[in-house]
Amino acid sequence: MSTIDDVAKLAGVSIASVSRVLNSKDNVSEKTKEKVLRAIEELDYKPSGIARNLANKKSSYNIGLVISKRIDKILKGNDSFGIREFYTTVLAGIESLAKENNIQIKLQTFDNGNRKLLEDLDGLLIMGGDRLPKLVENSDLPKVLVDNYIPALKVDSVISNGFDGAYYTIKQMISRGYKKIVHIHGPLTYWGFRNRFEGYTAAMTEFGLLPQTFECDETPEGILYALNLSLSKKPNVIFASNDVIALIILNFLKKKKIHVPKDIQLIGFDDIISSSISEPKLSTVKVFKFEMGNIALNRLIDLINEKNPHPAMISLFTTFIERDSTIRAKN
Amino acid sequence: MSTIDDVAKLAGVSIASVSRVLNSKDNVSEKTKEKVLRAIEELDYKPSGIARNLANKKSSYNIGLVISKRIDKILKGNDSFGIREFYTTVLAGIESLAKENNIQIKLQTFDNGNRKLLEDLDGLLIMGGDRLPKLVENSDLPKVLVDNYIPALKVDSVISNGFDGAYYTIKQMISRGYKKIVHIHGPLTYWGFRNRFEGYTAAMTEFGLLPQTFECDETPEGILYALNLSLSKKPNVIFASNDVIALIILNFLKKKKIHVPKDIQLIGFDDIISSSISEPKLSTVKVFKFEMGNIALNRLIDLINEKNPHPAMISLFTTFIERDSTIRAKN
DNA sequence: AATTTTTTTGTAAGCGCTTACAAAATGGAG
DNA sequence: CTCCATTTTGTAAGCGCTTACAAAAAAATT
Repeated sequence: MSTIDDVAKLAGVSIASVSRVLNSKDNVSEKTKEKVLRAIEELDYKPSGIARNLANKKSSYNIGLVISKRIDKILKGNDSFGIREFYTTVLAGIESLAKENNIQIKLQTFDNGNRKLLEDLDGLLIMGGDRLPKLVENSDLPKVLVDNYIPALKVDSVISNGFDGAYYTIKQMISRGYKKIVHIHGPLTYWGFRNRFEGYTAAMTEFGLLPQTFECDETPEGILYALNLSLSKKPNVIFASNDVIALIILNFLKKKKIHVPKDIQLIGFDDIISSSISEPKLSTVKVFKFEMGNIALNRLIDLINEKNPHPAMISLFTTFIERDSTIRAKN
Repeated sequence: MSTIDDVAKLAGVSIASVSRVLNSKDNVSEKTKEKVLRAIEELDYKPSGIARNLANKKSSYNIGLVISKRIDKILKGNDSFGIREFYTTVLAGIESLAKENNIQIKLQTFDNGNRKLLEDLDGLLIMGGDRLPKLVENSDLPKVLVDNYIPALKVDSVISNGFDGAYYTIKQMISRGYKKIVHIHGPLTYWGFRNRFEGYTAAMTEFGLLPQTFECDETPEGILYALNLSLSKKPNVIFASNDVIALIILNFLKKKKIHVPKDIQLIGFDDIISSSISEPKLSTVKVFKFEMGNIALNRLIDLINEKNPHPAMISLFTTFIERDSTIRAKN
């Protein structure tokens, strides 16, 4: 890799001049400008973003965190404990890295039609929402979707590997001899749910078992409705799309005097804190939320610096955390 | 924002000492270590990642490229033109980044049971093969699988998004009105094939069409056998696992006087060079091989530096490249 | 207590870039 | 051709960190 010094030497000028043409300052003569450009060309020189940033200390990145109205409300409000916790942890991951790199983060909600807001940003981190507001979608700023993936758009995203997480967990349960496993899931328009759904389905199908899935919105009523339907299948195991849903199910099950895990085992997804303090404690598939935020910002910085700019989806491994809502295999 | 100097001043030591405890070197006395930690705590100091990167730039790594016997033979030999090209392009991506960062790459083949070979390496890049040799699997060096994914192992990997690539391509063909689309694929034990297979299946199923899939090994005979079977379905479109298979199919089709694309359309995957010089030129889904190598090495460097160490799968977007083996939609 | 060995510490030189500031070159005006 | 204003250039000092290397302190040996 050639540096600014190499360019300067080859062009026969000082590094200051090279820097000037690099930053298109006006106080450079045509002659040196050309010499420098030729040298840059010849060496195929790319300035180091890292060094540039260090030197530019005063103004580092300015990145926008785009949040859907719904999540914004949740973050500010006091209910939806679980979802709120999920997102705050992701945010913590983002902020921790942001601090290290002296990055400013500006919050804005989805419905904000004001294009001025995008003006002096270097990149966008996008959380929540099934789709992007046109304004954001059309902006040519580097963007990264966090905990979301929209296949039709070729936008970078960071998600958790819901497929494998669900697949291996279900497989585990099947290998323990439980075959009547049902799945209660949120709307499949949201990639996260769909992904887990598919993992569940794949595992069941692989063992010749019929997938039994029940969709619900994320309200208690909706969940109760789906739960009642699913109960008619006399399941051994209920696998829920996420911990929030699982925890609500747990409550209903208690009310119905159905014992967890003796009568029915229950598995969530996400590993929010509440799932480790419920009674019984919820077995779940852990999503690495902090790491997710962290890696999302990291990827965005790469994109801003045009490092590995080819769009990619980054999918983080999950881990099954067995607590007390399932019956541990003896051995 | 506090810097290392602030910490040093507050702790009453030199910045070198601060740096040492930051990087947990062993040659720091307990006393200064504590002073420094206290100062860090008090200032809520986070080291600047940018500065760190800059300073760390000079370090050079020693990374091993682990290759299966099969690929090794292909790379050295003169046949298997397509596969060879695929891997050499990936290699080019790896090498290009390696050069930039002053990284040594040592080649070794899979069957090599000599653990000495792993000795002074900092990390492993692994290409080809359905599974890892035990020696490699058990090594606790950071590893990245290139163009491969082994779900059961939580090992980082970089792959192309075969699912979406296949899915959107097939969807496109369906939307043009072709419904008899068959898939001729290589062994599904290899994740790359399986992934594309699933994308194909998902698209077909979504439109209520019956997936028609035919497995083959990658030999001309095996391919011919699968092709003949598939032909009995009178397909409009044949979608092959990769360009190599597609190109062989193209040849057989020519021999059979079946005209491509008039009688049957043909789609490959990978976009190897040969597919752009065949007659007719092959429509295909482009895999970004160079970028794949590039990003794989990049990820490995991150892992070595314990940056974003949580294991992840990175999946690169693909692009449908329409040439002459399909009939372009008019408009 | 003097000497050697080992451990701990600090100094200073980068990493690749930007940018004051001063020096040199250029160009008009007299 | 001189003198001064203007433009262009180069020098050098950082940005915040790591790390050889040397110096100082502590521990072990005589």
